[in-house]
Amino acid sequence: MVGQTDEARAAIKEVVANIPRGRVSTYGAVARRAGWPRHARLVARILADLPDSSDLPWYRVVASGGRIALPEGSRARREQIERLGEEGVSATDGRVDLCRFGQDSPAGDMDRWLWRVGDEN
DNA sequence: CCGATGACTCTGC
DNA sequence: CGCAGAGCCATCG
Repeated sequence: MVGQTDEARAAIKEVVANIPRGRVSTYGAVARRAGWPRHARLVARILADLPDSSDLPWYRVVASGGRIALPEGSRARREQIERLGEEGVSATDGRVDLCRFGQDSPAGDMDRWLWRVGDEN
């Protein structure tokens, strides 16, 4: 008796698991890529319920426009920003530049090269 | 069934 | 840029 949402959950988790290191995606994009458009909120719910033991790169998921969705001052928010920074994704003013780090941004890699993002060199 | 609640998103002012 | 409104959707009481 596996409901639809269970399928959606599995699909969504996989999409999140596939966001490459150093890249980010958004709730809406994840939902759509998983085949469940208009389910951004479900994505958020799933990530919120993840056990600490989970391996899913939940921190690579941000809100539309690259904004960090987690409440300011929250522990999780700091952790997300820190973990992103560890893989070269800079979060300025609580938001990341999707043109450079968005999973679907073709300019991403070239930009990293131009700006030397993620490694002082 | 109804109303309230979110790690949401878009539009309009 | 910020704020309000409206849509959207699974959950919960």
